[in-house]
Amino acid sequence: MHPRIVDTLKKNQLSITESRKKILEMFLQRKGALAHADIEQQSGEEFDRVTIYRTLQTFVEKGIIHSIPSADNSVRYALCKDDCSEGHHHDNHVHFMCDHCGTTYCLDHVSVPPVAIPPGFKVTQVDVVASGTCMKCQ
Amino acid sequence: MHPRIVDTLKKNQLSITESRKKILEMFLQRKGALAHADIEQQSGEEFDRVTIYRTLQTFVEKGIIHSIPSADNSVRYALCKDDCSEGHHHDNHVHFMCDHCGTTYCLDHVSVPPVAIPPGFKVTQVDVVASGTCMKCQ
DNA sequence: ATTATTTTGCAACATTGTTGCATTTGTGTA
DNA sequence: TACACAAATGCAACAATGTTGCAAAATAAT
Ligand SMILES: [Mn+2]
Ligand SMILES: [Mn+2]
Ligand SMILES: [Zn+2]
Ligand SMILES: [Zn+2]
Repeated sequence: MHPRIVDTLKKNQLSITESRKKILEMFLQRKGALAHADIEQQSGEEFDRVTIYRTLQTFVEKGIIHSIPSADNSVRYALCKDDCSEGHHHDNHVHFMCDHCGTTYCLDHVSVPPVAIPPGFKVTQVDVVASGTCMKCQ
Repeated sequence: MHPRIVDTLKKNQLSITESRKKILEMFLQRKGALAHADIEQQSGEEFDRVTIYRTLQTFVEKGIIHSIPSADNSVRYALCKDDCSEGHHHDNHVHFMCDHCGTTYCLDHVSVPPVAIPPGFKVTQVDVVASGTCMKCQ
């Protein structure tokens, strides 16, 4: 088991449970992002669907993972790398979603460019999602 | 009825049906974007849910509307303003989604900034979705 | 070890999306 | 205008996804 797992859960004042450990481990092992369905399949019916929903929700609230918008009604989640905390995410990086294999990448080193939103809007977050073909699918 | 409706449908080689006229009219009248649920409610059970799904799909394919990604599993759609056509969208503008009232705006005059995606990825589209509070909800 | 708290699984339900097919509607032509 | 053909719609049945309340189980605190 990845050493960061228990630390992360403790740091966020979450009790150490089997489902949280296992799901967090999936995120730590996996390079790309995970959708709810991915977790359900990979865990092989080990946990109830409801538990997965609640775990993902908890992780997002605590700033352990962040959600990535999509145009196909299937939100994905990925580990927060920055110093995100309860209610405050700072994942200002660009995401890439492969149209072919579906893999979603966090481009941690590509930060979201400044966007000139007209006055009147109070912007709290800007999501940038690029799509196309990834290196594995060329 | 909005004059552009029949023109648009003919131009795209679509037969002129009640549902297509009505749904296209909703997009022409409405400033913001529409989700499937919005259309279903506003049309008041006039059309079957399946018809709405199929109409939206057809409109996207023809380049009449474009979809806007979201982080809450509810894709929205808005009229294409540019010269989009069958299979080729060119809606390179930024979108804004209000966390309070849910309204999604097409910021037609704010174009998507260049993003430096690492080599290896072949980018075909970049979506930028800002969120926060709109002018009506301050 | 015992108690208190939190999390889980289950069931039941609601919402959302998909598919096949008969019926209806719209289009082109005589 | 009437007809034939093609296309779109509505319906039904189903699959997938998401939500809620609550008893049982697991975890944390004492
Ligand atoms: Mn990310
Ligand atoms: Mn738009
Ligand atoms: Zn790929
Ligand atoms: Zn608003």
